[in-house]
Amino acid sequence: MAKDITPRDQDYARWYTDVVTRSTLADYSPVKGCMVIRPHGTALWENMQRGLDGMFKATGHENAYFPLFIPKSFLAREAEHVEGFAKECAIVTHTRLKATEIDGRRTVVPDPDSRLEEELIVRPTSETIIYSMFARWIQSWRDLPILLNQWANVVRWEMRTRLFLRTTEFLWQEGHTAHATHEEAIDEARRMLEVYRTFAEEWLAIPVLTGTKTDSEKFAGALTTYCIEALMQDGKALQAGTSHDLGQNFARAFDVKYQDASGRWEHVWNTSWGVSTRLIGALVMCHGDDDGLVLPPRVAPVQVAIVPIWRSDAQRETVLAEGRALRDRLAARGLSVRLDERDNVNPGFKFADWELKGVPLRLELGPRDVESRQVVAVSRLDRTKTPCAWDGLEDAVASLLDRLQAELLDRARERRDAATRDVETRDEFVEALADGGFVRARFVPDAEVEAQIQQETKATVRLIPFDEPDDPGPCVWTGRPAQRRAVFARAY
RNA sequence: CGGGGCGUAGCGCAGCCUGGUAGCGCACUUGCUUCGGGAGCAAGGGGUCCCCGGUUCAAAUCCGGGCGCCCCGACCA
Repeated sequence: MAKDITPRDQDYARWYTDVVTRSTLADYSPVKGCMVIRPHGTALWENMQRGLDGMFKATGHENAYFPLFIPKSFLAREAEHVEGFAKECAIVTHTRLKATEIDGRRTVVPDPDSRLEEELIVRPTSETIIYSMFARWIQSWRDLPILLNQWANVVRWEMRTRLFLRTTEFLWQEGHTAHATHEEAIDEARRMLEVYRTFAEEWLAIPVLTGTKTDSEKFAGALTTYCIEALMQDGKALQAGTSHDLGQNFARAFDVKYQDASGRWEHVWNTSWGVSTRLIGALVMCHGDDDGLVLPPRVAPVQVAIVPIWRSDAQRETVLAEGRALRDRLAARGLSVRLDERDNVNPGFKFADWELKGVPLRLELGPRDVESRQVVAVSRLDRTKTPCAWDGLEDAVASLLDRLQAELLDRARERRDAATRDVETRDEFVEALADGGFVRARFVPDAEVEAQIQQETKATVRLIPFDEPDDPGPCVWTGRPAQRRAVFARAY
């Protein structure tokens, strides 16, 4: 059916790579571990940015931009933070190149005379540089809260990379806030996690679990990490966004203090939260099929593709003229619509091509349709065909897109729920984890036990769900008395 | 960093074992016919065979060294 795409059940990893590259979301770059995000992928990311940015603004945040380079000494100030990131940092040591010859070949080398006195780290995340600035900006309780976000690229020198899911350089947003009290910071971290949940479900149609990371999975330097966690079609979990209660760890390290109403100096309470281009990977793996991408209408760069069909030149002219008129009407309604006027490929090719690119709705327009003043709308989800009259087409298309958006979430939720199991015994636990999906089991968080579980099952605690009623019983691994269940899975 | 695989036209590959004019499919260009599920025919264009060195009359092919990429694990969003 789909040329050049490995079917999911044959090789899921290869399917993923095929879909990402063939649908022209991204391509490999000359630099190992990096990728080029192509126009289709960039348009998708821009749509996601637009949605998130609006939600950040609506919750009182402002955008700012902090430098790519961080003084080496900054990273060292917060002990846990250094430890978390030291192993994956790119370091700038020189500021100039020098032309030279090595073995008779012209090349360039770092100019030894340009060695930096203090080396610079390419940001793996920006806590240190941002909070160093907060220290300059905050004096009084009246300066709080500070609610900032930045859209940026970051670099983490990962050993193993995968397009969108884990690349050496990636795009993301990182929110950074400072508050007068811990309660307020926790509220902020929880509120932004809720923004992520809403965005994932309502925009990306990806159902997510929300909860708390265990200490061994939390962000280096945080008191608590909250996360949204999604399940991919192969049964592996994907951390789709995190929000951190940083406590006063960075405030102490960077001396970020304010004077409260009674004149006492206090350290501020910080939060940080981020989602990245990894969400594109989540979108691909959550909704895609063997024909390619399936994009939710709300973020699809192209929401509607009109494919004209003709035999004779005369038909071609008529069909194209009507196609342009329909396109303009839909565009006037605010929809992103393309009329595929290419005459070097036939309609069948165009169908497959727009499906590959994930366009949610295709409108087929042929001589027969012109005759009866209608188009045939075809859903990307299941190829359901719905004839739509030209009269009122805007409403019909809008409601088909709305339904598609909803169906996509429903389908993903059903898949997720079907792949979620409660288990009671260790045997069930091990077996369920091998099958894939979310496995809910009573657990007493403990780093050593988690390491052992990971060793033996390749799975990790994905999160401890929020707001669950107590469910006391023996810990699935140790038998120790546990109050609650944790969600386990093998993860990306 | 360990294990596996691969570097030959834009993409996917064959050729290598057994050295002798560099090939196939797709894509591309031109023309004609097609067009409601990835069109057909005809003619064409396109290559430092990853790099360096060696053996040889002759290397994509044999030998040595290097580099790169992908996939699977350990680390991570």
